[in-house]
Amino acid sequence: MPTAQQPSTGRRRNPATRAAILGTAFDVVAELGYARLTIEKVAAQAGVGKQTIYRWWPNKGALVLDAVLERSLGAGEPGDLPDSGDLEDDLTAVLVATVEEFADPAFDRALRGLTAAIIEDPELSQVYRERLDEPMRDLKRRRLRRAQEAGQLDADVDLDLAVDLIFAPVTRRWTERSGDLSPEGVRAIVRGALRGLAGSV
Amino acid sequence: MPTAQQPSTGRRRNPATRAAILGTAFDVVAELGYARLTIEKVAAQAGVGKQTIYRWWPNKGALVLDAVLERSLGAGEPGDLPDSGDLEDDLTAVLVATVEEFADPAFDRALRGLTAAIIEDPELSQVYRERLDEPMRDLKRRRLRRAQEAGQLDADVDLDLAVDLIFAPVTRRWTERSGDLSPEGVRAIVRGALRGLAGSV
Amino acid sequence: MPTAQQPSTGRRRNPATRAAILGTAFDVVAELGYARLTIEKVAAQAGVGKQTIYRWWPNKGALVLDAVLERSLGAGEPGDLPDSGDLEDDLTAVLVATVEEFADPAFDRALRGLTAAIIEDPELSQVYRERLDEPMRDLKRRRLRRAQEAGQLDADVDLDLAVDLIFAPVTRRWTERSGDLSPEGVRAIVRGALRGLAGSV
Amino acid sequence: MPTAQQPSTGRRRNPATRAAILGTAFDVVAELGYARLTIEKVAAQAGVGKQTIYRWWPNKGALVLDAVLERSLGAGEPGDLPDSGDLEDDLTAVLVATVEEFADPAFDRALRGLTAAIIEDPELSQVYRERLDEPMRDLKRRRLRRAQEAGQLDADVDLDLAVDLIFAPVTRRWTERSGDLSPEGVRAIVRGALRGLAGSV
DNA sequence: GCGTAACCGAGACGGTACGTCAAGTCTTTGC
DNA sequence: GCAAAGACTTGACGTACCGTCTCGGTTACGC
Repeated sequence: MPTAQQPSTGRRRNPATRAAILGTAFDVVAELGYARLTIEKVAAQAGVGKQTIYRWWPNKGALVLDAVLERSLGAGEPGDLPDSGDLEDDLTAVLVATVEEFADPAFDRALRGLTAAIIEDPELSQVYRERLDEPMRDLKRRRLRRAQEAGQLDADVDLDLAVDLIFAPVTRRWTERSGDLSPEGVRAIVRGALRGLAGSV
Repeated sequence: MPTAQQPSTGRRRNPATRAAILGTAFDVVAELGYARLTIEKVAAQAGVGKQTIYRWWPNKGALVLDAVLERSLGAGEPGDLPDSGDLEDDLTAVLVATVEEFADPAFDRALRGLTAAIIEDPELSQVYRERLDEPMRDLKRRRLRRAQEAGQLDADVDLDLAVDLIFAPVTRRWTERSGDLSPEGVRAIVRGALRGLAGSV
Repeated sequence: MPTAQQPSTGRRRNPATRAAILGTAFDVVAELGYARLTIEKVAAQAGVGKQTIYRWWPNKGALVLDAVLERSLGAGEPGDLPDSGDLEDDLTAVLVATVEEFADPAFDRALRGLTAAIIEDPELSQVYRERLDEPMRDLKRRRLRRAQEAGQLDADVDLDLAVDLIFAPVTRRWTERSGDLSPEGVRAIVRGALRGLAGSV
Repeated sequence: MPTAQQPSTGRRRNPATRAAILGTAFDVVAELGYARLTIEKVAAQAGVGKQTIYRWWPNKGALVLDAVLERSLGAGEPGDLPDSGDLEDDLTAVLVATVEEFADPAFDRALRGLTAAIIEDPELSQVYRERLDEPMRDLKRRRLRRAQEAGQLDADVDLDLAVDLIFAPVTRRWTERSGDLSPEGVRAIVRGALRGLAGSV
């Protein structure tokens, strides 16, 4: 893990090696999925000794999480969610962009692998939450708070509930490979979450 | 798979063996999770030859799916969802019951294992949908249709969308181990889905 | 084994089945050798249940021995060795015929398989001696005895010793795949055995 | 195999491991015979991973051959055959010593196993010839050549033929477990080979 | 001519071993 | 002292056969 304190002496960690390992790990999980990814394959393909991987990552899960993080956040901190004034449009745009990412087979498989690992491994899921999920939720909550201030959202609605109502249905359709993930289907989810199912009752 | 037509001759499949394998598979996945479940371990613990497992199930995923199905639907076909006339109460009750199942560590781990397998394996996910997910969705859609007939739900709302809006948030909180899964939290999800986030807009 | 006494009642053994099994066993050992011959393969290839083989033969070795016997002695009891009056010629002819049998790849492999089994299995080697080796040695001893009577062989030489001196070198060259097995080489063995190595000493 | 050139880097092969494997392999083949020797058993009994065996030996045969070689030639290169001046005595002594080795049940079973393997496997038989059989034949030929020089053996007799005539009968009696292997029986073979069967003809 | 005993094809079953793959650790060498 | 190469133990993989055991069906006596 990158939190390791700098040692006082000796050769320093080679950043190029780290990058090669993470890049290869992403490629492998994208090609073979998580279950069939092996440390050995990553090491060989990255031109690196197995020990070099074991020195820095405790297991497959941590490695893949880092690999996906590196690739996702690679370009730097993600900016805020769009704010055109029209909440439904903005949320739909974000979700459509997410669905489009899923359409890339490499990203799809990598993310499925990571998600599968997270479901079973509590420690990994905590790291995932802290480093990927919470930052993203924060952006979402910020956008929704502005919507509340603009009177487009109930002032007393719990923002975590709101995020789940809006985003969880898409995730569910993706993980289980069933349900409408077209732009129209996604917009219907947003509209449903905002207006409610019970109509003018 | 049980759909295989009876061969004209030869020794017949032993149902006790099948039951022992599925029971043991459930126990093992409940104890160790999916990743550390091993066909070898199941065979040994069930007092069964490995080949007997490989003869009838193509891989870990299929085995675990059958094991969970057997345990879940063991008692027979699940009846309809409750219908007290109050939709919010009924849906909350169903979700609270689901959450309570998750609270059983054995069931929790078994279901996590199955879910992880499904995310990565398209074939398995199809079988899962056909044999577990779709039947359950059907019950949910039936209850919601009655609510439409009673005027408690918009007549033109898509029922699959409705099911996702109501049930996906709970699933998300469970898989990622974050978010409020208390009865109150669950009721808030139902209420949010029914009334919408945007209030009287 | 065929010596089993006939039971008083019940269906009798099907000779066609026996023949099919032995024929297939020979083919398989001729193609794959003894080590890779499998009861299962023989059963499948002969269109026969495994149990039918196990009912009549206790193990691979017995089966292969019977198969080779059936094929070797198939046409009936082998007649006497040739007796033209010239001992060297006659013995050379017999050995050349033997070498020619070895040249048939199927027979070669089958016999190698049987021989390998015999070397390791004392029981099998006893059956082999009684049913194949001793009858053949008897023919050889008979020919040599006539040679003694004709004054072509020392009267006081032990006939078993004589048989071994004449025939063992060829067998050795075959099993170890080294040494001259041409007609000339074989004749040299016979001549050497008859005249001795020490010349006129 | 020892011919592998040393790589420039990496952990070196552990000679103690090699010795443990070969020693155990010999013990196992001596106890159970070749057919029932199992790589798995050797690995377990030698306290070694299976992979370590498969890394260095391609199959059972090669392993057993090496094991027998190691045990036979363990003490170093075998010296020349005895040369007392009396050829019959010397050859008889060598053969009697061989027969005495066969009397050790462990060596007997180990050698039977190896021999069985060699009969069926051409590649193995070649290695056997090069590393065990040819060196021994060479010693024998050398002794016989000295006998020729001393006028005790025909000058024009082929030495390979001579070796086969003298030694093959003993081997045959051993492999087929029939025939006289007593010191007298062995001396009779030597005498027969030297003097010939046809007497003063 | 019917029962019953043995034969037969088929194939499930509990097992053992196969030969391969990968995990994670350790050792050696080179930079 | 990091990194590579690679030997090592461990253990699971999925396959192939083992030898035993039903199962349903079929002869073929012998009462």
